[in-house]
Amino acid sequence: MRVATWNVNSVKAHLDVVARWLSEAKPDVVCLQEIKCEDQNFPRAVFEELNYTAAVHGQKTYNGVAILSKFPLENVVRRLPGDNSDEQARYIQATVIDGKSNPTITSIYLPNGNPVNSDKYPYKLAWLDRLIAHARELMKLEEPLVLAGDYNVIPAAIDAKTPSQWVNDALFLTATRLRFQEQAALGLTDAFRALHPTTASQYTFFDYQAGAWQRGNGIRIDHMMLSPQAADKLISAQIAKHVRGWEKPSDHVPLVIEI
DNA sequence: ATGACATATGAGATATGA
Repeated sequence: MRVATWNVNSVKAHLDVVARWLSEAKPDVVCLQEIKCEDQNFPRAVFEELNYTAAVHGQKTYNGVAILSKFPLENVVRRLPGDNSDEQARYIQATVIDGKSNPTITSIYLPNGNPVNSDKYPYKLAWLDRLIAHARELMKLEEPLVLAGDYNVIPAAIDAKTPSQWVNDALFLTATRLRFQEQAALGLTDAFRALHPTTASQYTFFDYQAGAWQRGNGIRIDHMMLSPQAADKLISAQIAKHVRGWEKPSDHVPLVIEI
């Protein structure tokens, strides 16, 4: 099974690019973030035409996540447990019924957290704590689990072209990275880094500004975290970098694993 | 340095992003 995660920065604004990549790469499951539309406006018909069913947790203007799948989706969970007052649509989880391992797959859109001296940073840290708590529960099932999404976390200096640019940023602050490490310490494997332990210059985000793409000035912030039962099946992990060079792209590119 | 760029809303300017 090939599973992708992609922050599309508005599914409607970038629908052509999204459909083009689906037609080219033909992933079985795609976790989308920042769809920026309500459920009823999700372009479901376009994806059905490409043989995908969709589970959607949308929101107007901001955030919004979805899972596209060529296999049936069951046990859909919307919202990350742990704070009923959190109205932001940043989490959806489903069981993918492929008739074999039936993995649980999530689409996560972790808060950015900037500026760090605002209430946005504590919200990010609290959200990470909730994610860790939920991941701890899911790990107890001892089943194939793929925690995929836009984590808005640069795990280490190797994951940025110019780390010095990020030292005081919510994506790279020590408290952020410590929580990412805490999540990994539950026994989760960073799929891309596990298969490419020393690879730099492979990034999933390139800012629209200052010619970041042309300069190769990117960061690796989209991740697939695998339970042992999923990591055992891991065959490949690739960043579809070329998509960033297409006309009217998202600022993120897809990350694809085969399990 | 709050800017560059881009998106959504809504019809101008503002909030958000990373």
